[in-house]
Amino acid sequence: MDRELLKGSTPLLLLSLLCEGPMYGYQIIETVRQRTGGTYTLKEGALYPALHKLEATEFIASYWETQENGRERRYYAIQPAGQAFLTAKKKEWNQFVDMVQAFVGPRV
Amino acid sequence: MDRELLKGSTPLLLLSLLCEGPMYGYQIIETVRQRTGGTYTLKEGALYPALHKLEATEFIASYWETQENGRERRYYAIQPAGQAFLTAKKKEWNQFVDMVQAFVGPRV
DNA sequence: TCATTGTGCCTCGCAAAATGAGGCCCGTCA
DNA sequence: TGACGGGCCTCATTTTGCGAGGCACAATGA
Repeated sequence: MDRELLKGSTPLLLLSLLCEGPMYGYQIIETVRQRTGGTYTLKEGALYPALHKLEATEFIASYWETQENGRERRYYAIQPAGQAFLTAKKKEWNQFVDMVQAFVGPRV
Repeated sequence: MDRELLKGSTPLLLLSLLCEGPMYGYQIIETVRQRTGGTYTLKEGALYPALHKLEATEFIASYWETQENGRERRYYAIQPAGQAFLTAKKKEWNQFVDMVQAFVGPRV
C-alpha cells in the first residue's frame, strides 16, 4: 500500500475503530493488520503520536488497566467531541473520494 | 478540504487528467478548480514540484508551445510508462478506498 | 499613459505526517 | 538463562502540501 495515500487517514481510522469500543495500542495494530489481511500494517511510529494528538485535543481519553498477570495496558476511548469530529471527518472523506473519483473515473 | 487527505493523491490526479490530453500548468489548476466547483484548488507549490517529479521519472514529458500572441506555455503529456503507472495507481487507490471504507463503514 | 488585472512559469521555508529504527520493561516458556 | 512476544514509547529523516513570494508579459481600462 502506498504510504503517501495513507497520510491524513489515520485519525479517521482510529476514531472509527474506537467507535466500536476502547482499545489499546497493540490491539489496534493487530486489528488493522488482521482486518486488512496484512495489506496495511499500522506502524507504531504513526500510531502513538496520532493517539497522543487525539488525546491532547480531547477527542479520545486514555486510562491504564492492569491485567491479571500484573502487566498494564493503556486503553483509549472515544469522547463526545471525538464522535462529532468523526462525523465531520467522514463527510470530508466522502467528499474527497468523490473528488478523486471524478478525475480517475469510475471504478472498474 | 483537509490538506492531509490530499497528500499522495496528486500524482494520481495529474496522470488521470493528462490521460485526456496534454495540458499546461495553469490550465490544470483551472480545470481542477472548475470541475470541483472550487472545492479543491490545486496550489502551485504542490503542482509544479509534482509535475517536475513526474517528468524526472519519465511518466510525463513536457514541451514549450508558443501562442499567437508570442507567449509561451509548457505543456505536459503522459508517456507510456506513465500510463502503466497510472493503471497501478488506480488499483492502489481502489484498494485504499476499500480499506478505509471497511473501517469507517459504508457511505451514508 | 500608466496602473491594474490576468496569464503563466517557478522557488523557498515551513509544517504535518509516516517511516524505520531504536529503546525500555516484563511475563512466559523451553 | 535466554529467546520470544506483548506492550509502551521516542527520534531523525523523508515526503508532501501550503503560503508566500518572485519574475515576466499581454490586455484592459481609467
